[in-house]
Amino acid sequence: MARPKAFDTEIALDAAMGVFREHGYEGTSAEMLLDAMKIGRQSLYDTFGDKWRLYQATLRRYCQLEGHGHVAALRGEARAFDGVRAMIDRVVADARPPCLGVSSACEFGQTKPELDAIKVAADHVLRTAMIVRIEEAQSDGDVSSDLQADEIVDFLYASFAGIRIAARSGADKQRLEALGRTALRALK
Amino acid sequence: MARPKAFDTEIALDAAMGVFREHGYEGTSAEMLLDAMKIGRQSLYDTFGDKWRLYQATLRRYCQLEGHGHVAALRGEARAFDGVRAMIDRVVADARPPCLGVSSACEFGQTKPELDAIKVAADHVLRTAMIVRIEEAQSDGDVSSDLQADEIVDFLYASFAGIRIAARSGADKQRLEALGRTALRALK
DNA sequence: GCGATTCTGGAACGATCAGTCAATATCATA
DNA sequence: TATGATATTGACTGATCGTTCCAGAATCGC
Repeated sequence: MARPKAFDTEIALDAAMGVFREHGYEGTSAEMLLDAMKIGRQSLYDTFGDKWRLYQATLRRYCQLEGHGHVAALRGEARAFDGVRAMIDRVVADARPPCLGVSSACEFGQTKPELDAIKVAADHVLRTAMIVRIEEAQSDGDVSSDLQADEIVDFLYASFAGIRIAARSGADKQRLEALGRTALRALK
Repeated sequence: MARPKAFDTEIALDAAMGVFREHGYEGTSAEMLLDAMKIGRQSLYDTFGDKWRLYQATLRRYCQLEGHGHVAALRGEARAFDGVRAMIDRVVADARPPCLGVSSACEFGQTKPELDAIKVAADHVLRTAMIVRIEEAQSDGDVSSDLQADEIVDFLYASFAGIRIAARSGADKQRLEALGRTALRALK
């Protein structure tokens, strides 16, 4: 029995995410957020708490969306190795918009336990999904058994970060694709 | 015929670099810089112009130091492939302190031509040195000739960024070493 | 000694920061 | 339609931002 919100919380959150991805936490002002989210100041503070909690919420959502995308790509192919390749291709194809995970790691390192907790949770889900398919690819003979699946996950994470930073530094599609190919090569 | 500077410009610059590496540009305040550099406010503005030009100066210096370090490692081994390995090992061993190159790419992307110019210049020097040794390693048979040297350079850059972000995210020495090993593996 | 320059420290600048408050508007329900 | 609860709006807060200005002490070459 009250006035309903005139805006969609998730849409506003996505808009905020866009700003944080582009400018980082410190580089983003409340006004930039309001402009992008198209809501009033009070609505922001009522709905999301404050800038820091909003940032956490965007990171949480980003990790969810990104995690789902990765898992979908990973499982979308019959052959496990093709799933891994699809995941890499997805990163390559979508490398232009800055990654909030990389950005937050860069900006805060491990100084914020709240952020670490979000990432640990996201990592857990994705990592287990990746390990399953990597071990499958190993028994298919597509990925070397010299490597531990866990190490490969770390390597792929690092490769994703590298690809995204390359994109952020101006690497064109062709170069990004080469990076993806070379990373995949390490698994053979 | 005047009072000489009471502080060493390079030492002050290194101190500023440390702060920028840890907190980024936006996350660093003038007071943090003064504390770290141990100079007065006026000295900072007289000597370095303003915060932005100081940041550029630190990035320039960082690229120089880092470039020299890489080239030295690269050339410090008789066998070219060992030089490449030494360069990777160097990054792995020194991955804990945040990288200003990665950080600035993350924070600003390509929005600041001044920063791009600094990086382009640094890239030119290092890239040519790397290509020489990579091609040498290829003719030694240590690096696959399926890959173009230029692509390998890009891949190594991306691997360095990935390793540094992994370190920033809390990866321990063992994991970082595994990343280095796996990256090197892609070149075989 | 002198003149030139730099260092130190603090005060102050306007601008912008994140966040708050009070008034107004708009809905759901009774 | 009246009531109560929530949303919106815009002005406002104190703090901090980067930067400048100023005054006085210090230190050099001459």
